[in-house]
Amino acid sequence: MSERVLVTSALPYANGPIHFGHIVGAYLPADVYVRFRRMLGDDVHYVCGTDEHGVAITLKAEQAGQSYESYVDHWHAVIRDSLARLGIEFDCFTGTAHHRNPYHRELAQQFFLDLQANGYLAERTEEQFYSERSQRFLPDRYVEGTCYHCGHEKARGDECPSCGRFLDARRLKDPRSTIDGSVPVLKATTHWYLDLARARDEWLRAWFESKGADWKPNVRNFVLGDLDELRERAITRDLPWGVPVPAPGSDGKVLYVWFDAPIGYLSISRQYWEARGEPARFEEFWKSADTKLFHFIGKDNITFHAVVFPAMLRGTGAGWILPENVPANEFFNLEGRKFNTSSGWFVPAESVADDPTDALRYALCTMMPETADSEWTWEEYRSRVNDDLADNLGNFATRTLRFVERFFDAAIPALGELTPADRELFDTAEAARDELVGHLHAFRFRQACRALTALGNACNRYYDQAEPWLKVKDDAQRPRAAQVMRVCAEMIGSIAVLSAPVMPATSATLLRALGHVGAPPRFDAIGAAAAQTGRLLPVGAVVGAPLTAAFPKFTDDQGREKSALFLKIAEERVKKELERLRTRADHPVATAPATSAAPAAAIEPLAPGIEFDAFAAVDMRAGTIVAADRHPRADRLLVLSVDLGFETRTICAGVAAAYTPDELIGRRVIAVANLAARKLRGIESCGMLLATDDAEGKPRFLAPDPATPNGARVS
RNA sequence: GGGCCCUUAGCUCAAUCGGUCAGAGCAGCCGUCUCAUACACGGUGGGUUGCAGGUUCGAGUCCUGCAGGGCCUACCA
Repeated sequence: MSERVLVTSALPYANGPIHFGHIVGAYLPADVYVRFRRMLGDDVHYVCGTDEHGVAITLKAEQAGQSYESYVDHWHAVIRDSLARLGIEFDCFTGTAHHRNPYHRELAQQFFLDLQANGYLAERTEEQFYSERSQRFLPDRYVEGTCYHCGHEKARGDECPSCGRFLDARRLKDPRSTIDGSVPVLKATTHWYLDLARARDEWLRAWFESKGADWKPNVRNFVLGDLDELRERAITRDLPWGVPVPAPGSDGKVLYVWFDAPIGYLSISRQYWEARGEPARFEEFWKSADTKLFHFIGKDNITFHAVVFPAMLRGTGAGWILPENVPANEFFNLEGRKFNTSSGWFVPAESVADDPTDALRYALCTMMPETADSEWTWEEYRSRVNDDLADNLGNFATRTLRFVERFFDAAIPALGELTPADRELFDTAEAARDELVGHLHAFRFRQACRALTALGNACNRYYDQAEPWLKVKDDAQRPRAAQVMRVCAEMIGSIAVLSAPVMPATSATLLRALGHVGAPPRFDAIGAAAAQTGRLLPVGAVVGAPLTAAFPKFTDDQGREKSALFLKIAEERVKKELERLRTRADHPVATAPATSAAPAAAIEPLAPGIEFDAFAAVDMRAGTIVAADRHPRADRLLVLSVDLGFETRTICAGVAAAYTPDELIGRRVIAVANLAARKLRGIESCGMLLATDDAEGKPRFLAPDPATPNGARVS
């Protein structure tokens, strides 16, 4: 009873590189699951691609002076290569941009029209800021002006950073575009909104409460909380890049990126089946009620895939299926901190360039953030590779095959009568198989790995207890040694089968070592009955197998050439990687990953140019902090007394995350001394201290040269 | 300040509805073996489950307070 299974991994945004956090959250588990279901004989279709629209991409491409197409092409290629490096194999990996996927535009527009026809869209015309200079409408957060509540001069269009109130951008005084610095004008524009509350009340809540009942608890709880706070969401924007809105008079409008992105799952799939000349398969997967659809995502995407996208799919009335499960993962950290590519806190490709893909895949699976946040540590990586792969599984294969080479002319002996011990080991293998299958069905990848290594333990125990190295030297007992080797060879086959989803290359290497030919064996090749009917290896002797010749070579301490399934990671390697990581984090800009065609992701865009007069108007002075206290009503603020030579004044600074009050006493700082005073949660701040953010995003003060007296002006 | 979550052996993590759940792996210690990358196998110490109370016949598992950590949010001129 094979099933039709449809799997998607979150579409990575074509605006920067991806790192282990993304891989372990949405791509590796999906890839493992897909390989697993294929081994079960299911009809599996696995879809992914890059998400290539949206404001962020538009702005970045413009800053880089590139066309939108070539900008997303660059990141599409970078991301595709990163995924390929980890052995992630999709049926199709294209994207949502029109030049890459001609089906996307039409399908996204059809979604819009269907939802509109079914009454899920509301249309409203409102005035919004427009930049004549850039010929574009400005999203609220790219407009800045004076707050109409508190008079703050640099309020953002969506909310005021000073008084904290949400703003109506149109009422800002002295508005400016933060993109091009021009003065925007108000212009009427029409937008469409998706009525999520209606979908929720009509059917979505009921659907989720039944369907989501056995989803991972972290996913279910999150969604249940979110269902109560659904608001309608705008699904269109004024932007030059994206899917054009299919409505009269909507020139210059596109579908909001969040709306068109998930439709990419469908359009990419359609593109694939069209190209293969089997267009009917597209709807077979996406519209058959018995297809099981799984969205693999990170936890930041839960609401979207469990609520919004289902609402869109069913809202069309077009018969699209809804997800069977959304096995979202939590977040993945690196050595105790969040991954942050731009500040150097990541695992660079060159650090793992020489490591086998399977070692990385296995280690990442054992660390997967299935129910809670988890982390990559180099020490843990070393332990997983050395303890589990090299010493347990790898060494079991090596000791068996080397033994066969030395004492049986490299011919795996024929299978004879099974002793109770033999039979018990076969049963253990079958039990391991059942466990692994159960775990993978339930998305428990860590436990699936555990089932595999547990079988390795059992195999090593069997080997030790059978003592073939003694029996092989005694003619009377030599047949028993032969049988033990045969059983161990069968176990290597079992390990190969169970490894296949997580470690496909290793699985193939092991099978080649055994001389296995033909299609890769499936789960039913495990167990005594399968062995006795020759499911995995011919019942008679197996001659001429490559044995350890198929394994990677290395040179041991004595300079002898040897082979092993997995090479070990030295302790020095861990130290070196930790050092490199810290060095990178201390000098993030200099060593940020080379992105040739595009600017480094996290460097803030340069502000619009100014004349000298504008700079000269800012009066900055050297000073010394003479007193420091926490702000009574703001966690992030410190209240500082700064000696500026001519006077000592009170300045509030948002540096509580980086400094304690005590350590700041006596610290030299540079202050903007002629800035208008402002009350910050009750305390007047007279000026501003200069700071830049460190690698962790914490503010760090700039200091004048020690020779500079307090009060000296910056020029 | 408001909201949400977390804190289990040195380390990384398990324990469905409160009832042999106080566990596993690694590290440590002792021992055995030599086929194998000194690999493996056997044995073993180790936790008043952050702290203090409470509910219950019975609580890592529920409630309250405290300490520490994280996320969202306000305060970063």
